[in-house]
Formats: sequence, structure tokens, C-alpha cells
Amino acid sequence: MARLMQQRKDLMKDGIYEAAVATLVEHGFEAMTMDRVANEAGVAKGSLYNYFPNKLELLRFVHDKTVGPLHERVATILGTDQPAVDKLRAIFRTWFQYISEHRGLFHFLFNEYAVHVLLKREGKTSQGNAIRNLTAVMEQGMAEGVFRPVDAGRYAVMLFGVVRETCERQINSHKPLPVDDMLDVAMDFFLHGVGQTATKRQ
Amino acid sequence: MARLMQQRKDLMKDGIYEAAVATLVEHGFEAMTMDRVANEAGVAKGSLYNYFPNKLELLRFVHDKTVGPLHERVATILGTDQPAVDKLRAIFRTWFQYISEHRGLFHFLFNEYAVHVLLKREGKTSQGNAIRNLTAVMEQGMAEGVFRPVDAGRYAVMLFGVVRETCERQINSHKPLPVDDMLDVAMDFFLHGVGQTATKRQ
Amino acid sequence: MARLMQQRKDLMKDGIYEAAVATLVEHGFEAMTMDRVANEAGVAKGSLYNYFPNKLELLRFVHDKTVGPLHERVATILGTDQPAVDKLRAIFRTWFQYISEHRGLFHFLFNEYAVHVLLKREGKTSQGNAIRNLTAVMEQGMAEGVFRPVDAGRYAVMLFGVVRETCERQINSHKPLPVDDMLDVAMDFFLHGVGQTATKRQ
Amino acid sequence: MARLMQQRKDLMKDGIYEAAVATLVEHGFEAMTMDRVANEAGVAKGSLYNYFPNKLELLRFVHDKTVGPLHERVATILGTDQPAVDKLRAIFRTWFQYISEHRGLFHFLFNEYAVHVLLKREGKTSQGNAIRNLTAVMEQGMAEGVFRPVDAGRYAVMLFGVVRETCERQINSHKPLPVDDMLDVAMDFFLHGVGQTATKRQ
DNA sequence: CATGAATGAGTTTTCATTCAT
DNA sequence: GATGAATGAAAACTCATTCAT
Repeated sequence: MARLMQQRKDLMKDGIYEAAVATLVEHGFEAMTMDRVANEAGVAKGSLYNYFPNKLELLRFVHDKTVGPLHERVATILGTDQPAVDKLRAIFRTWFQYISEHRGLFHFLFNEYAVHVLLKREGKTSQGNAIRNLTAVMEQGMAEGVFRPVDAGRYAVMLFGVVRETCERQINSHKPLPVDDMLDVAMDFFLHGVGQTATKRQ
Repeated sequence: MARLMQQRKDLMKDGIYEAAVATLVEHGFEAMTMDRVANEAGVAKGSLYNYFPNKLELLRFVHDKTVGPLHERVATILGTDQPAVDKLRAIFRTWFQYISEHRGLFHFLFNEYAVHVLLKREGKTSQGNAIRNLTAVMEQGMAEGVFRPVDAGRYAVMLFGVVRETCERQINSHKPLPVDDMLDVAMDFFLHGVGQTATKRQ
Repeated sequence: MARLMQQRKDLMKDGIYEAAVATLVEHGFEAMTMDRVANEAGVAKGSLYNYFPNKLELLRFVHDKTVGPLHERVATILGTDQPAVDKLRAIFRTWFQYISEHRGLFHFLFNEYAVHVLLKREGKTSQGNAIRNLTAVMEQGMAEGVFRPVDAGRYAVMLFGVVRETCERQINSHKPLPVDDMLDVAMDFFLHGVGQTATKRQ
Repeated sequence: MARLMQQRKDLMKDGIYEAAVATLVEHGFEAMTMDRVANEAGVAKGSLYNYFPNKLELLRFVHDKTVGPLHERVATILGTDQPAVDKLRAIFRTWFQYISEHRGLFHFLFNEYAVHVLLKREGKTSQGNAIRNLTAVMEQGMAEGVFRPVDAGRYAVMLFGVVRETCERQINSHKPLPVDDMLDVAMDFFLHGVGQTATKRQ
């Protein structure tokens, strides 16, 4: 009985979630009004407030539900004992795949100022998390001797920039690229840079 | 006579521009109301509409007037006959300096969804422009033989990602880094990547 | 059988009554929502409507159940064969004690506009009742010869004003006075007024 | 020019004031919505906010504009060098007259819980003011030897209760009494009380 | 009967835009 | 052209009431 109720409740939350995402993707953040979400979800405006105390909380829910699985998958990868390079490939692949499957949410999650502000309050921006993870892998790679000794944090930032911008292009492009393709290019850039005479460095 | 009128008009537009920027920086994008801009500019709200048909057009103007000088400086650099690597350094330096000097405007210029939508219409986002420029330099570098032969466009995208994310960190950081520092790190990453055994590639 | 049901029903109504009073006292009239009452009573919001057809009726019930005992006590006093002055003292004492014990409900019971409107319909406001009672005692006192011959109804009104305002001060004061104290002062004012040369009247 | 503008502005404020009062009188405080006020005033809802930053401020304005003149008249009386009894008569007359002229506002100003709360924040309830004034006159009367030596503050409270309740009856009565009549009765009660054998006190 | 999710009209407030002066 | 009051369409949020389970 209680189980059924809970299921029902979850179903409703999921419905609202999907409506919110649809609204977000279709009209952007500024236009995501409670009215539209309710309308899209096919429920009354007031009903939204039975599930989320306010718009912010709904936003948070959308964010968490969207980003959560991604974080989990990445966490799993980080927990393995693969070499750094393999972890990196796996993480990149996860991201690229995820992005390819959730094209519309990308802008919302990464670019939206409001979301940025909203989530920064709690110090849990997606970027922050991602960069922390990348930093860990960078350090592992340096320990393994496969990465040059650099400032792991700052290179993680740049690395994240590479991935992010790649994703953004993927999203906005009319003919999206295969995941493996993106992966190879990013790894190549990351590992070797663009300079021709890399030997000089030695 | 007409010239004087035009000057007068331009002066007014400039005043409004500065008021808009001040409002933007001080209160953020969401809170940039016509009321506040008018107030900041010391003119009546209605007067704004004598110079800009609507808020969007005002935003466009602000964007263009803000980003314009940046584009010009970059264009100048592109027009010189320096080697690709030097051009790149110069462009990066320009950007980093610019960002450091316009911290408050960063989100508005690069990330704000509304601006994105606003400017995408004409295919002239800052990103688009920047990446086109970087692609040109990449191609020059390859022609010079200092860059490996790669897909210039896609590497330009990643390169832009490096710069953009670096800028974003710079903006959000409590203790911003010196421009030269950012520059060295970005160039190092760009040229050599992170991989240790670069020699293997040969 | 039916009796048990009725008892059960009454029990429920009492529970709701107490919850309503608690809400009223804690959060004030404006914030007394059906939600809060249900919550406080530990029943479902919908259940309230099995016992009261609507919020107004609940309010009416709360009012009556709260004021009822007061009326009864006063009625008992009126029914005795004490002299008017003693009755008056007894009634005043009853009121002052009651107010001291129900501080939080005062506004709701005496001043709240909504309640006023709500109850005026039936011409049975607390004030109306109280003044009728006072009028009776005034008349008795005049018959006994201890009160001057005056317009009983109008003096009853003023007398009620004395009591009411005293109560209101008591409620709003940070250091409430002892009941006997209030009583003595009110009786003194009522009997003698403030004029110095009362003898002149004779 | 500026004068005309100011006049225009004041006219609007007055219009809103009157609309607010009308709404208040007709429907009570709870039902005084900005919508209704705007409607009653014949202006757009948004226009209200050009004159009052929020509903509370509108309320405050209504209160002040309503009560202000009364306070002024009373202050004038207090400033004279009449004997206490004459001052009292004059003050009472002012109140009774004022009440007779503003019947509908009475409940709002004296009985409304919300107003009470609202104004208590600033320690400027009408009651507070009135009682302070009465206390001063009480003290003067005692100094003059025409009033018995009593606790001026507490008797002022009761005195105010007399006046207030008289006013309230006046408001709610179908056949209001002449001001002079109310005045005589109140003064008589105040000076002599109701007790027959006042001589006993001596 | 008990429940509590669903409803939707109603509330305050904001703000881009218009327009009479 | 300049002004700023007037507008009204949203927006977020509340809450008494209903009703399927």
C-alpha cells in the first residue's frame, strides 16, 4: 500500500522532471515557468508545489537527476585500478556518450548563469566535481610516470575545457560526430598537444 | 547640423552603454532592468526607447560595443606576418588581459543563454568568431610546419575550450592569476600536451 | 451504537478544536490554514471536512467552544441572588481570569474582523452577549438603589469598554497584573469615577 | 510645472487612498486585495506600485492619512492651557465627531489584528498614542485637584475603553446618537462612576 | 470514514513597453 | 526629443476545497 503510494509519488516526480526538462530544452531557462512546466506535465500548477517547495528545489532536482548517473559512472571508473590514461579514456567516453544522449540539457547544465549561481552556493557545480576528478587522474598519471610533472589542478581545468567545448560543439552541430572520433581527437590533443617538434623538449 | 545631431545621439548611446554595463556588473544579468539602466544613466526610462527599439537591441549594442575592441585587436594580430605560435601567444594574451579587465562581464558575454540565443541568430557568437580565428592560425602553423597536421577546425575548438575554461576559472577564483602565468601554462599545454613520452610519436 | 459513533465524532471534533487553538495561538489568525490545523491535529486535511463543512464552520465551532464556558460561568453568576455589586465583581473576576488563562486567543475572540463578520450574522457576538448581561446587572443595581438611575444599556456599554480595554492591556503588556488588582481598579473606577468632589452631586 | 506634477501625483495617491478605504469599508481587511483597490480606483494594478512600494506601505499610508488629522486636533487641544476637564471634553468631542464622520474606518483602525501587528512594530498604535494623551490629562487633573489621586496610566486605559466602546456602538448602531449626547454620558460616567453613595468614600 | 494528492482561482509583485504632456 | 506615469501581461506561490482510492 505504502509502496504503491511511493511509486505513484515517484511517477509524478518523474513526470514533472520530464516536463521541466522538455520546457528547459525547448524554451531555455528563462522561459521555464512553473506554469509551462505544469502545462507540459499535464498537471495543475499547484500540484508542482506538492512535490517541490519552490522553483529552486525543482531546478535542483532536475540537475541532480540529470547529472547524478553521470557522476556515478565516473566514480565507478575512478574506483578501478586501471592506469590513468585508460581511466581518462573511459571518463571521456562516458561524458561524450552521455552528452550525445542528452543533447538538450547541455546548455542548461553547463552554460546557464542562473544554474551556475544556484549551485555554486552549495559548492557542487558539475564543473567543480569534474575538475576534481580530472585532477585526481592527472596526479595518478604523473605518479605512474606517463604524464609530465605539471600543476595537476590547472591542467585539469584546461582538460575539462577541451572536453566541454567539444561537447558544446557536438550539441550545436548539425552533424554530430561519432563518440569514438571525439574521443580519439581529444586524447590525442591531450597527450601530445599540437607542437610538431616535441622532441626538442627533451 | 546632421553631424552634430548624430554626435549627440552617439554620446547618448554611449552613456546608456556605460550605464548598462555598470548595472550588469553590479547586479547581474537577471536584475538588469530598463529602470535600473535608465536610473544609472541619469535619463528617463522612456528615453532609452528613443535610442534602442527594445531591450534586446540594447543588449546587442552592449555586446557588440564590449566585444568589438577585442575582435579588432585580434584581427590586427591576425593581419600581421608573425609566425603562428607568436600570433597565438598574442591572441591568448589579448584574451586573458581582456578577461582580467572585464571580469564582471564574462558571464554575460560568454555564457548567458539569453545572449547566446540573441546572437546566434546572426551566426556571430563570440565563440564562433574566436574559433574561426584560431582555425586560421592553426592552418598557418601547420603550413609553417610547427604544428602537426591535424583537423584544424576541431583542434581550434579544443584550444578555445582551454582558453575559455581558463578564463572561467580566473573569473570565479578568489585569487586571480597573473596574465603571463596563464599564458605560459596554456601555451605549454597546447604545444606539448601532457603525455610524457612524446618521443614515441616519431 | 449510534451513541458510540457520536462520541467518537465528538472526540475528533475536540481534537481538531485543540489543534485549531494551538495553531491560532502559535501562528496567529492569518496563518491558521487547514493544512496546519490538520497537521497539528495529526489527521489528514481531508478529514477535517468530515467534521466541518468548511473553514468558517470550524472557526465558529472554535469560537463557541472557547467562549461557551465563559458564558456559562457568567450565566451562573447572573442566576444567583447576590446583590448587583457582588455579581459585577464576580463577572469581572471571571473575565479577567479567563483572559489571563487564554491570552493567545484574545484577539481571535474579541477583535478579529473575520470573526466579527462571521458571528455578527447571528447577532450573537461576545460583546453583544456581554453587554446584555451587564445591562441586566445595572438594572438590578439601580433597583437595589446602589447604582444611580442611568441609562442602563449605555452605561453597560461603557462598562464593557472598561473591562475590554483593561483586558487588552493585560494581553499586550509584558508584565501582566494580578487579577485581584485589575478587579479592584476596575470596580473603583466603575463605582466612583474619577471626579474629586463627588459630594457635590448630592 | 513641477508643481503640477506633484499635484497630479497627490491626486493619484488620494484616489488610491479613497479606493483603499472604500474597499476596506466594504469588504474588510482580508478582502482588501491590490486587485480590488486598483479596480476601485479605476487604475491598473501595476500603477499602485508607482505610488506605494508594497501593500504594507499602502496600508500605512491609509492609516496615517486617516488618523493623522485626529492626532493633530488632539495635540492642539493638549497644547492649550484649559483645565483638565475641559480638555477632556474637547478631546472626547473630537473623537466622537471624527468617528461619526468616518464610521467605516473604525473597525479597520482599532480592531484589526493585522493593523495591530503592523503598527505595533513601530510602537505607534493609535491606542498607545491616545492613552498617552489621556494619561497626561489625568495627571493635570490630579494636579489641579479635580481628579482623585489614582494611577493615571491605568485609569487612562479604562477611560479609553469607555470612549472606544462607545464609538464602536456608535458605528454599529442603526440609529447613531448625537455627539453631545455621547459626550455627556461619557463625562458623567467618567467623573462620577455609577455608585449611588459616593459620599461613603469620604 | 480516512487519506492526501490534485486542483485552480486568487494573491502579491515585477517590468518591458507605450504615450500624453 | 525628453519625461515618467500608466499599463497589463506574466511570474512565483498559497490554500480552501474536492475526490478517487
